[in-house]
Amino acid sequence: MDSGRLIFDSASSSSSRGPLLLWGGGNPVLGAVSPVVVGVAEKGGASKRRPFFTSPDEVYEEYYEEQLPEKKRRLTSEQVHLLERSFKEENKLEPERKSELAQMLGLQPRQVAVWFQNRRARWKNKQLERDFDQLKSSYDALLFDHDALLKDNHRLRSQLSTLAEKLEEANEQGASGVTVLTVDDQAASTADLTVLNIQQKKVEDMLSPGSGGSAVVEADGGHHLVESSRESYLPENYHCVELVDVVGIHSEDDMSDEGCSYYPDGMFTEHHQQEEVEAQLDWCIWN
DNA sequence: TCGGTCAACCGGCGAA
DNA sequence: TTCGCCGGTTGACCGA
Repeated sequence: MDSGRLIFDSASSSSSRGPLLLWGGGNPVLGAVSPVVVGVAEKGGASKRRPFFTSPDEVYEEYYEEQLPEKKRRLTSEQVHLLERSFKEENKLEPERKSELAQMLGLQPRQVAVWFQNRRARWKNKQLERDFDQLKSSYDALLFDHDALLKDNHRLRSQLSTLAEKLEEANEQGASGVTVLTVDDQAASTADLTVLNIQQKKVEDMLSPGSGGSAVVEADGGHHLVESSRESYLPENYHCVELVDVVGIHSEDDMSDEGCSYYPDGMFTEHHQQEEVEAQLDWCIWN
């Protein structure tokens, strides 16, 4: 476990942990270990440049000459390159591979293990950065969509207000046989707006000369119902209700589709009874 | 001089 | 108990 632990505290260092020499094999001085000093790698520029690794003899020569133990040095580019290649193959380090790499690189197995640990930590940080960037991109995209939806919502609400005013005006004009109801809160949704548009269209059709019998009517509880001879006016999942019996607008039952009642979700009643229609009014159309 | 990078260490934890 | 890994930290090095 302790293989590779540094054994010398720097004479000049204030660090409590500041061991500055790496040990390798036997040490003639200390008996058990010998320091392998790592020298300046490819960078440097310091006046005391030396090869990355120095033999113990040279180390002690210099050490005793200068009374200053070496400080930790960076690995050479060749060592890093080989370590990187090995890391790419497998980011975990088996004991055999550790020894092998250490021998190949002239490093202590402990150094190789430490390098892999640090490399994994760096990789993890990079991965976190990548994940963060990805999440941020997703967030930005969602934010953009959200803003667009908000604007759309605002636009539709404005449209809704305009339509409500028009409906109110149409109400006041008192179209014969038809009552146009006011807008309630339920009409705030986009789907409601769609129906409202349909209603507007129908009102316009109805008020125009030669309109063909479609009507917007007021049902109890402020619900809005569309009486239509053409289901195609309605959006998907919305169906036409014949309201003749309910509001007293009669149409000829010619046994065509116009005489049928259509309800959401596939509910279908042909030639309905008035009670039946009234019972369905609450959830029809605006549900 | 300062901030970033990197080798190395420490303490904790889990597996064998 | 040993061993290896991980997160956090330290200190040397280096470029701006």
